[in-house]
Formats: sequence, structure tokens, C-alpha cells
Amino acid sequence: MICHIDPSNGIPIYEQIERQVKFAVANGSLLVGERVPSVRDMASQAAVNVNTVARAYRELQQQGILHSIRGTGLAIATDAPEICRHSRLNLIRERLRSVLQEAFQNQISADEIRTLVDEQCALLNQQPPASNQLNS
Amino acid sequence: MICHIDPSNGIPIYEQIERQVKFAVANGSLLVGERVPSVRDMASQAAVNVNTVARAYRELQQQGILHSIRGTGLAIATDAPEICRHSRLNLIRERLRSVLQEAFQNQISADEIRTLVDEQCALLNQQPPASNQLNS
Amino acid sequence: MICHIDPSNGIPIYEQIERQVKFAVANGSLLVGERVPSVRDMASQAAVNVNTVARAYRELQQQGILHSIRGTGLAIATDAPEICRHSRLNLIRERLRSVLQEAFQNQISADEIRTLVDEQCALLNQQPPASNQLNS
Amino acid sequence: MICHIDPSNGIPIYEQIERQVKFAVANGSLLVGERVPSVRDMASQAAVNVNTVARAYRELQQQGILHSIRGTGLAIATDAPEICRHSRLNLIRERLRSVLQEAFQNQISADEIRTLVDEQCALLNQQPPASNQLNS
DNA sequence: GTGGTCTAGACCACG
DNA sequence: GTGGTCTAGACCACC
Repeated sequence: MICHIDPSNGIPIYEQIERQVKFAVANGSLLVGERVPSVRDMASQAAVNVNTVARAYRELQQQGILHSIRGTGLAIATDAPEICRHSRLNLIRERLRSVLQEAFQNQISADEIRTLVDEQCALLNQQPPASNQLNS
Repeated sequence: MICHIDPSNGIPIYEQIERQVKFAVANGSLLVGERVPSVRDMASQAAVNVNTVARAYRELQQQGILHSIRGTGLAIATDAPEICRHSRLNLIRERLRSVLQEAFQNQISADEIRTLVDEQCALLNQQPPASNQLNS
Repeated sequence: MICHIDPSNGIPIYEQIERQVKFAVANGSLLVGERVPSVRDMASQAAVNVNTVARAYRELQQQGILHSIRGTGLAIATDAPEICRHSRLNLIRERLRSVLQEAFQNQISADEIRTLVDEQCALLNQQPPASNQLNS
Repeated sequence: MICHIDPSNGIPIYEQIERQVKFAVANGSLLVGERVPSVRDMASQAAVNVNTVARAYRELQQQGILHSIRGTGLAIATDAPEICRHSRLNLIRERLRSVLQEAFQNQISADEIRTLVDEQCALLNQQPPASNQLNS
């Protein structure tokens, strides 16, 4: 599990971590019972503060996605795949809603929006997907 | 020029004011040379502090959208319409790019995205535009 | 007597008017006993507020450059040419001092300054002097 | 990084702070990536209000000279040295241009100007730089 | 701990 | 009347 953080993104770092864990679970990249990196490892790998990782893990525990194994660390909970698959589209939907709302408030038409979407899809698809940051 | 402020929507008040002025300029509601309400008028109309309006106006000046006529007030600058028209779409485009990038990196297809977009367009369009609420 | 005002100049408008009257007197463009335009005329010609012109004239009176002729207006005082010729270079010197001081504070050397001065002299000399604004 | 503020010199305090930061960057006293003092530290050291420092820092951010590391503080941006070196000379050049223009329009010769410049250079150079006063 | 936002109220220069 | 500066103090999110 490797996290790519963009600190100048508007999205809080702890939330970027949360989202990436959820996507990895929904994806099958992280399996039930598998351990996530320790707070310290994740912090040093992603070059962020340990408290930030701790906060992300804490919130993931509260959501039932991680559970702690005493003395061992945190692992993906049994229900995690279901929760994450269920919320996978919602994570995107919520961000999208906010953008589109601003667009409509500025009297940008649905057609103009679709044009922008297609334009960005084209741009992003032709980028090498392997080395990409997960946020920007 | 009347501003509708939603103090509980995450976007800082001074930025809501900025956006609405930009929008009004891009729109033609505010014409080149026209004066914006005095900081005191705008503050009392929008029920916010004078300094908050002053900050919005100051940033609009720094962006070349307003220019100050000493002792008289602030007016729409000559190239404000061009700047505002440009930035209007760019602000949306940039936010959209960020969302779509996250989506693609998590194996959400362009078709799924278009479905989400259409869904949100439908939802947002049927909201009552009665109150001319520019923020939320 | 025609005044060229640059409202976006940092120098207060009333002071721009003062300086231009002084220079005109030092120049011989305004002669002893000659009347300056009425506050209203000057204000409409220079497109500034009447209060602003009034303030400039008031300060020129206090400095003994203008004197009022009851019911007639304001005229160049007897001592004005001497005063103005004397202060002609000082007006420039004072502004220059302020600029050079900032330069020195930023560790720009006297030689660099002389280069800048020569550069600006060359630039300004080749401009048609007739149509120029008097301030900028 | 220590700031010397003169509250009674016409230049707004926040701008004195801005200039001194820019100067220090152009100078190499502040290196890329280095952190500036926290707003609270700078405020207490310079005996000004926190908001005043915050305003200076905010404007430096907008100019691309500082960038914020969330929850950690503000650091010198990558291209700050270039920006600061550029703006240092440009600020002087612009002020100088304005003064010289007024001089030429009032029939002061380039030679007279050079004499004034030399005179001011001599005056300013012999001032005691003991207190390292960056403003006056 | 950090910066960011907002409020309230004072004072100033300018027109 | 206008905007601009500064202070003081509160509250917030983030690290």
C-alpha cells in the first residue's frame, strides 16, 4: 500500500489517505485481514506527519474499515470490502456534485459541462496511468 | 449588485464575495467603469463585517478586476470582463480535472463518470433557482 | 494653465495640482498677478473634485504663492516666482531622495543607480514631450 | 530573520515586512525551503499585531514567494529568489521613471538630474548604517 | 504548535 | 462620504 499525497490540494492530507485506503480496498488491492503499514512507515513513505496518518487510521477504524489487532497493528476489517465498494462511487460523486454546483451557479450549461468533462477525460486518459499521483 | 452569502458553506465569506463580483462581471451585470457598492454598504447589505468586504475588494484589485478611485470608491477595471470570463471556466476546469483524475486512477470508467455527471446535472437543475442563491 | 492629473499615481491629486502650479510659476508660464482658473473651472478641466482643487489652492495660499482678490479669485502673488524658482529643484530632489534611499536600503550600488538613471533619461527623452502627462 | 519596523514612516507595516522578506530572499539571507518565523513569533518580535504579519505573509504567498505547509508554517518558495531579484530592481525603476518624467516635463536637464543623483548618493552613503535600519 | 477567517472598533488620508 | 491600516481577541482546521 503506497500513498501519493498532494499537500497543496485543498483536500486535507488525512482525508487523502482515507480515500486512498478505501479505494484500495474497493479495488481488491487491500484484502480482508491484510495489515496496513504502521503509522510510522506510512508517514515516512508519504512524507507526512505521523499524527496525520494516525488521524486517518482513527477515522477508518470508526468507519469499521480498519480494526486494531493488539500489539500487531491495524488490519482490514471483514466488512471493509462491502463498505468501500458501496461508497466508491459516492466518494467521487460528492466531489463532482460540488464542482457542478458551482458551475451551474455560474450559469454554465449542462452541455458546456459535458464538453469540459469529455475534454478532461481525453486529457487524462492519454497520460501514463502507472506513475500518476493519486491526487492533485 | 446584491450579494448572497452563506456563512456556513465552507467557502470563506470574502471569497464568496469575490466570486460573485467576478460572476457579475463575466455576466455583464457589472459593466466596466461601474462602481461596486461601498464596503460599508456591501457589508451591511450582506450582514458581514466591513473588513471582510474590504478584503474581497482588495484581492479583486490585486487581480486587476477592480481599481480604486481615491476618495470615491472602487470601479470595474477595463479588462475585468476578459479576466473574469477567463477565470470563470478555468476555476471549474481545474476542480473538475482534479476529481476526474482521482476517478480514473481508481478504475472508474469514463462512462461511469458521464453517468454521474448526467445524474448530478439532473439533480441540480431541478433545484428551485427561485432564491437566486449563488452559493451553498 | 492646464493640469494633467494621474489619479493612480500614489501622489495625492491636490499635491499634483500644487506641484504643477509651482512649476508653471517657476517656468514663467504663470506670471505675477495672473489669475489661476477658478476652482470650478480647474476641477472640470482636470476632471477632479472641486474640494480637491480647493485644497490645493488653500495650501498654495498658505505658502504665499497665491493670494486671493476678493470677489475676483486667486492670483499669483508677488513673491511667487522667487519661492517657486527656489523650490523647483527641491520638489524633484525630495522625490528622488526617497527613491534612492529605498535603493540603497536594498543594497543597490550607486553605479547601478546611475545606470538606471541614464536608462530612464534615454527612454524619456525620445518620447514626444508635447502630449505627455505631467505625472504618472 | 529579524524585522526592523518603523511604525511612523508612512510605509504600511505589512509592506515593510513584505519588503524585508523580499530583500532577505534576494540577498540569500533566506534560502529556498527555509521557514519564516511563525506569525506569532514575528509579531511579538516586531511588536506588531499578529494580523499585520499574517497579511504580509498572505500577500507574499499570493506573489509566489512563500508557500504554506499546512499545520507547519510558511516556507520560501522555489522561485522566490528569481521573483525577488526581479521585483527589487523593477520597483526602483518604476519609481525612478515617475520622478524623472516629472523633471523632464519641467525643463530640468539630464545633467541637472545627474547632479541631484550624485548629491543624494553622497548624502545617503554617509549615513550611519550602524542600526541596520531597513526602513525610515 | 501552525496559519486562516471573522468580528469589532479605532484612526487616518483623500475627495 | 470613500477606502486603507492597525489592533485585539475569538474560533477553526490541520499537523
